[in-house]
Amino acid sequence: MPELPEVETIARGLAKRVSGDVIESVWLGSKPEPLKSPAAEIEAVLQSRKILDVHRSGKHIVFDLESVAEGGAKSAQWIVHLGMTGRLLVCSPETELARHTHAVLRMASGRELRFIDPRRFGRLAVIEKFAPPGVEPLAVSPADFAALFHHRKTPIKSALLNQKLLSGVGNIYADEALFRAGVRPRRRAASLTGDEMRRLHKGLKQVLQEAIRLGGSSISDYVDSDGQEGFFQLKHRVYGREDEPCRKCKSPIKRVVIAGRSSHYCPRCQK
DNA sequence: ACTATGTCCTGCGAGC
DNA sequence: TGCTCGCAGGACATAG
Repeated sequence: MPELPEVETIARGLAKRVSGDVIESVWLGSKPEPLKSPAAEIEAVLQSRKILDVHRSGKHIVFDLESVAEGGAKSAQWIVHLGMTGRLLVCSPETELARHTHAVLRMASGRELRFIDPRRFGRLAVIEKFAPPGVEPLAVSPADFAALFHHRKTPIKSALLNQKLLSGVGNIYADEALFRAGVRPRRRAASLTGDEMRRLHKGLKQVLQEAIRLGGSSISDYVDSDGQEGFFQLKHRVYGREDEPCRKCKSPIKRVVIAGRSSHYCPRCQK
């Protein structure tokens, strides 16, 4: 479901609401599917930990934990990947348990932090120190950005989605960044000129930052940890706009499938 | 090493 | 109304 701007929005909301709170008890659903670490390990690590901070790394939500027990100052991190449909909800214990709730953390403040994920593509893990596989699109320099794609024969769209290269770019923002750069999604990554690479880097950063400002894109059911919808879907220039007129030139937006993913572009504005 | 494809899941809306 | 189909914001394993 969520890409970088949505995960950023969720992490910021969670940081405000649960930082400083202590995890008193942990319940994990019977289906072990959404786990990347063994259930027993997740329970052991989360139990009696204070949440120092919550932040985003790529599409991962990272909870910085500190042991509450005396002498046990060992730090750890709880990593949540929301997959397509994952949600983290802060609520009171009285709130009815939603279908597909896979984890419930009871907090010292009396509230609960719940992980809900119908499609079960999300993952939970505990680790000492999380390191994302790719570079942060908002932090990478133009030169390093271009170097990521230099020898790739795969379509630039697929390369943008490759989390080992860039962490956090998903289907919406890949399409939107390519539109801003004036580059068609099927172009071989290595075929982009220096100028196109610079435009793509700039366009990607801009679209991600604007989306974060608007709280992400709400399509179907995305909401942040407060239940608030994002508004960036109103600003989409190509994503989800098949056959609608290009906002720049009025040509109908095209939709094609690249590596199994819907890809939207303007045949006139993008070369 | 890189690339293309299929698969994991459930839910929803379109179309019949 | 009710059914089937296609599609969905992600990431992996596998095969070539």
